[in-house]
Amino acid sequence: MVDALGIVSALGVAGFRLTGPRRALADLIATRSGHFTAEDLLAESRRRRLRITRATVFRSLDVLANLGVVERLELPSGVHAFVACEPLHHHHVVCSSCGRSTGVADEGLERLAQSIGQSTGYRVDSHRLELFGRCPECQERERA
Amino acid sequence: MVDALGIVSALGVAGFRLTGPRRALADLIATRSGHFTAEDLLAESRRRRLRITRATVFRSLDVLANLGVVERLELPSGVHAFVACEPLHHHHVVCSSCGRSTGVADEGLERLAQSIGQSTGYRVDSHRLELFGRCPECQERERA
DNA sequence: CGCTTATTGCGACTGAGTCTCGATTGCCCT
DNA sequence: AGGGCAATCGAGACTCAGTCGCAATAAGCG
Repeated sequence: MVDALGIVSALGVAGFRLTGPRRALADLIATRSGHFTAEDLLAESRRRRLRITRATVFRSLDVLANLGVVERLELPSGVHAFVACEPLHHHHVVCSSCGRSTGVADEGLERLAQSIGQSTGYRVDSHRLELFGRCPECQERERA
Repeated sequence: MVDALGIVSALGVAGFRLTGPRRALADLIATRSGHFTAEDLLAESRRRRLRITRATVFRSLDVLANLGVVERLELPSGVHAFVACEPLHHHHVVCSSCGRSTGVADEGLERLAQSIGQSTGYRVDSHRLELFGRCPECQERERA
């Protein structure tokens, strides 16, 4: 869970203006427990009678993704989604049942990427890892 | 590099009909050295005056992706692309300069995924890893 | 050689994401 | 406190990848 203030201040520190729409979106993002799509935010903002347009949602998510405050990911279905995250983690485990997601400390992936670089001759400079499965709660619920 | 015959026979083995369009697409895919988009195939097929429609390209890529003959991937730019691959490898290193890609033998990623499962409590049942960098040739060329 | 049914072409459609441009509004400076 | 400028926003048209439904075609089987 990430709080709205953290998101807003990340924007501030990076030199972006703290506008109404951005604060509102930070709020919406902070209350999401799992991953969410741009449409989700848009729908929720309409529900709350906030006046935020599609373009603004996309533009803001773009900025936040660049800051590393949210991470862009593609679900197995092909749908694009986002998760709020601490800037340190760079990967996530996503629950394919409830959508909740958890940050993953980099347990040796960096090293793995390097060793793959070695064996293929590529100079690997970025990678993307997405894991999908069932979160503990959903496993429990399914047993019942 | 994968040959057209391999692709066609994979279709045959799986019980799909060996139609004209599918053979033609297998050909187009086999001549690609790097990754390619659906539009790439479509454009090339028009260039060669093959009569293949957009829908057919997408439908075929779908089938081939399910068979594991091609892998669907998302480039850092957000563009969807495909690479032909041996059914054994499940990941690729993609050259961000020339687009060529190389299959990666699973060097401990399976184990890594498991250990991440352990530490987060998730039952991880699928994952996706994409690596981006410069291939040996492009590194060479850039030095010059 | 015909039958059956998977597959194709066609063309309309959908929906995510982008773009342009005039109107706002943070924010800095004094 | 208030003025000015650039960043940002809203509105709405637009693009373009990918999908869909249906009638026509053609694999593959007997």
